[in-house]
Amino acid sequence: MVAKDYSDTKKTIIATAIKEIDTRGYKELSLRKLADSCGLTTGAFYRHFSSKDELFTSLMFEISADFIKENSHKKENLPKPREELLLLGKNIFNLFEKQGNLLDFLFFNPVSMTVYAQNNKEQDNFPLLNKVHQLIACIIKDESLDLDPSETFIKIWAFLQGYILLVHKGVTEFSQPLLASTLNSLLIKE
Amino acid sequence: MVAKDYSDTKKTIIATAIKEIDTRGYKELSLRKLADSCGLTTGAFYRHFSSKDELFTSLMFEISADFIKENSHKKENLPKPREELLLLGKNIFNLFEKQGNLLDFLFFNPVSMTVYAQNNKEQDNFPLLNKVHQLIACIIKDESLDLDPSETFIKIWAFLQGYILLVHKGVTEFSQPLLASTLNSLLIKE
DNA sequence: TGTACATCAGTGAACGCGCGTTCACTGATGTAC
DNA sequence: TGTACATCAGTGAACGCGCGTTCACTGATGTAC
Repeated sequence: MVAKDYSDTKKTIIATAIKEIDTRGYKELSLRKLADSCGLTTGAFYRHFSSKDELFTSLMFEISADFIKENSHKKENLPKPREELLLLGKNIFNLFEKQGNLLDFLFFNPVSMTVYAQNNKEQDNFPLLNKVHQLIACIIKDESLDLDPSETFIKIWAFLQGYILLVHKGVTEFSQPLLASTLNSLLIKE
Repeated sequence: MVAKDYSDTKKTIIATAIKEIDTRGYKELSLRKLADSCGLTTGAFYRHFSSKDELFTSLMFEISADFIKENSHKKENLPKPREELLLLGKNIFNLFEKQGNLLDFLFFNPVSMTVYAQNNKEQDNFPLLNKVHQLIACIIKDESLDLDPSETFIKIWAFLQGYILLVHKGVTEFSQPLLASTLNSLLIKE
């Protein structure tokens, strides 16, 4: 589940970090604990990453790429973009029910906003973000909606982000109909 | 701008904390720095608050109550609920443009989610939250919309929260039309 | 009016902790001759 | 085949820091007689 051109130790660090974050939340992850869980020392960590931020950036990429890979569709039964977006949203929350800490990390870790802000579509820095961007653009085009793609993306991303936070912190429970009706509301001709 | 039944020192601590958070962000606020800015020591702080969390809870109340007070309308020219909600949203972002750190604190500080989750309408713990709740309920009733008030509140709150985060972190710039069109989309008969 | 005492906001140093990061060193492995 | 050397992942202790919180103590003020 990890990019192939990393050394074994680097793969171990990434995989262990993801596991630890999933179990305890990213705020609990210190480099000492992480190194310990890997059977390493903090010094060794710095052979593979130049800083904790760099690790976090790698983790975001890995988690997001894995998620997209697991949620890609075979060409023969590709759903319509609108359905695909809904399915993607639904699956984000499916992942959530079992791995809330992972989603919390993906959206709210200290470097996530930097990554989002820097995002270039061409560079494919953050696959999940690009996928959502793409799908929205497709929906608008296919259904000839009179919407601005960037603006619509912001609306949807903002809602998803806020909703994830509310669900993760236990303010409300996840509701699939609520998700569906919100996405549809935001993708209707004004 | 601070509740009256506090001692002068307690008022000073609250006012200074708000100012410091506004200037530097809540993550930079340590009790040492705060005490120092108040011309006090950390020991004195604990005469007035039992913990940093208690301070944060008080701050949330103060900021939120001030905001509602400043944005209340005279009875003679009370706008319609839908317009009032829009105006409230707009003013949240007005506050934002000059005091983004304050809004960041209000929505994302370590105790905020606890406060939101505990919220009882009767207790008026967090005035801003209650106001939004109220307005949504009014709109649905007045306009006879076929919407569930709690569900609609969650949608709007989630969007607001996510949008605040995106704007605060510099991922996007605030756009009033975007806010208005989103609120309207979420308050339309399905 | 003067003395003894209680109250309590505030002091300031310390406790105990965890953090990200650095660095001189080790020791296994591979290579060159 | 044996020796000298380079490489480099990994060690482990330390650096330097900031944090929330505690606590014995101070000293100004108000009260009682």
